[in-house]
Amino acid sequence: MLNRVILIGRLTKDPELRYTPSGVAVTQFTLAVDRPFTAQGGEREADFIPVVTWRQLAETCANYLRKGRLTAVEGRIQVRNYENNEGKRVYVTEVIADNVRFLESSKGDSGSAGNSNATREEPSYGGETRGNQTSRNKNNNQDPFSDDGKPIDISDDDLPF
Amino acid sequence: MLNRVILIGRLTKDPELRYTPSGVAVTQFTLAVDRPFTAQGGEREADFIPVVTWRQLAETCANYLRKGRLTAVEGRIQVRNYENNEGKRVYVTEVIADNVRFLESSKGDSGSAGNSNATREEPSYGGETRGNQTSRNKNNNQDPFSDDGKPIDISDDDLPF
Amino acid sequence: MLNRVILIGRLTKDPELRYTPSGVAVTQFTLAVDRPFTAQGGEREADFIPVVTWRQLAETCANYLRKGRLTAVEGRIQVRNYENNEGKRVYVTEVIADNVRFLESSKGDSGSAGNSNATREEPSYGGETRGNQTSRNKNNNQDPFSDDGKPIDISDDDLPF
Amino acid sequence: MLNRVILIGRLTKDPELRYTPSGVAVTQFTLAVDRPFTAQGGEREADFIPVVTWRQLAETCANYLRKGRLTAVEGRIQVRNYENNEGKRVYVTEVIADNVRFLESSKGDSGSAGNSNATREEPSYGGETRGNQTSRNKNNNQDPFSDDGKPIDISDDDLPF
DNA sequence: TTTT
DNA sequence: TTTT
Repeated sequence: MLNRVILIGRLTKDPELRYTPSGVAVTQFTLAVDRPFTAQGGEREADFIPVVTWRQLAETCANYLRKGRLTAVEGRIQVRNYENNEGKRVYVTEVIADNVRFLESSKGDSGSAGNSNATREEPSYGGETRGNQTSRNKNNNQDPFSDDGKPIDISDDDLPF
Repeated sequence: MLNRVILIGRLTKDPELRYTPSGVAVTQFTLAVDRPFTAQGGEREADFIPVVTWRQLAETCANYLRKGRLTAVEGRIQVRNYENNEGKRVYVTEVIADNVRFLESSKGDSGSAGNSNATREEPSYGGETRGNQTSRNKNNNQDPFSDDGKPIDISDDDLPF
Repeated sequence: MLNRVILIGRLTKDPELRYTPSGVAVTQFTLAVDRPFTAQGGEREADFIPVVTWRQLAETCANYLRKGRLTAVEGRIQVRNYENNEGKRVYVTEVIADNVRFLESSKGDSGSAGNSNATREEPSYGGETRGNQTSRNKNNNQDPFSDDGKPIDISDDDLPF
Repeated sequence: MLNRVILIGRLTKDPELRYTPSGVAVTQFTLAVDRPFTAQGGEREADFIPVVTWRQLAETCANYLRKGRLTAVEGRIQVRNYENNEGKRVYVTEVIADNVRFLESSKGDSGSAGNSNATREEPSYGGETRGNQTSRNKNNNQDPFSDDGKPIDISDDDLPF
């Protein structure tokens, strides 16, 4: 019914841009989100949360985000599952972002912080897209973002909109 | 830095209440959160998102939540990881809730919907707790919520606050 | 940069549907959002928060929402200001909703709770719209939602998208 | 039932720290939150949203926030109302923050961005407080944050927790 | 392994 | 496998 996530954290690496067979851009990165820490000290802890963006927003993220940059992300939690090589069901939880804010400009850059214009995605609630998406959950047992070194395998069925 | 999740969905099962060795209550349940669906039809899809509550809120959830009930949850995403039997690192993503709203009263009950008083958790930012928590991430390679049928194994180190 | 609000509450009255001169639908209602209350008792308190929806979502809300219904709203805070009859600047704070969830079906109705399909708005980031919107903040000194009993006065300049 | 707001914006001025008669700290500031803007250009627009913090968080905000700083705020919408000098009821909408993140360090400072430790407020759900709060809504017809240049007038009844 |  |  309602599924909303807002995160502020830092990229653990540069973002990775890929394309589906039909040419739709997908960018993936991981945000390190520090947990609130204690006055008494103790080591810093963080959650490492995978984020996925699609289409125009994916291109913008690939262009402007870099490892270490402070970034705000708005989106929803998606839980995918697929069968791995040993026939075991694996669950993958990601944040599908529809809004990304660049809170730090590039270090030696002219751009001023906080003014980045990662545009909110324009969802197209097209019928075929949803048809595909439905079928994906039944047929698609490959994880498009696993880095097992295999050929890129992002299906158009993974399109979230 | 900031990590906020808000979900509205239905319990896929009755919640499960357990206790850590030191007697702290932990309740776990899964929310089925329907994705916005298309006008053109197509099957309904949902994300199945695991939720964890602690202490007083855990007791309240165990008492009042039941399979199928519409429920709102506020919390943060936590990514735990542990080593499984085959020595492989497994990642578990859960929503640690600090606020739960019961949007449906029990069917044949007197209680009126929306008035449930799941109290917001009182976080105790105690030093030892955090010390334990830190050590957990290094030592604790068991998943307290895996349902492998083994004896309950929730460590006090899993306390999130 | 980022402006996100999520509310769950009950309508204080039936929603009011109006149209701008150019025929764009606008629906306004107020949500009573109970504050978390104390175990020790004390009277119940609530915040009464005005909500505005536009276009298709406005029509859906006008059709399905009624006084007293439990409702979830997602949107952003907007602060408008206008000059009143005495030449004093008045500030109006509203939540502009882009997602509304009907958590209760109509009492004697067949519809099942939580399945209402208030569709997420399709924002059109058109240039003229924004041009108008900019000019609105300078010229438009009438509150379209004030209930001073005067003729309806919703300008197309009030369009938020 | 549920009332959650997350904002990222910049302070329009330095924050203002005051104390209630009984010595509780209250800090108020306004966030300028840019609306998402159009590719076609057009002037920049923003919402100016008043934020209130209490107790320890108020002190921290007063110490570390300054005009222009990029800041993230988590909290809830509160609508107060009071009778003004002309006997007219005035509504004031503010965000009561329970979490503030400093996204920019002081310009010439040693502190690194994003590591500020604005601690999450420790709500004390005391009975008297709520009793007072209830009575406030009936009796207190002064706006503690109006800048009419009059003597500071923050009642302990304004405590939100 | 999933809810209405 | 992790960021400052």
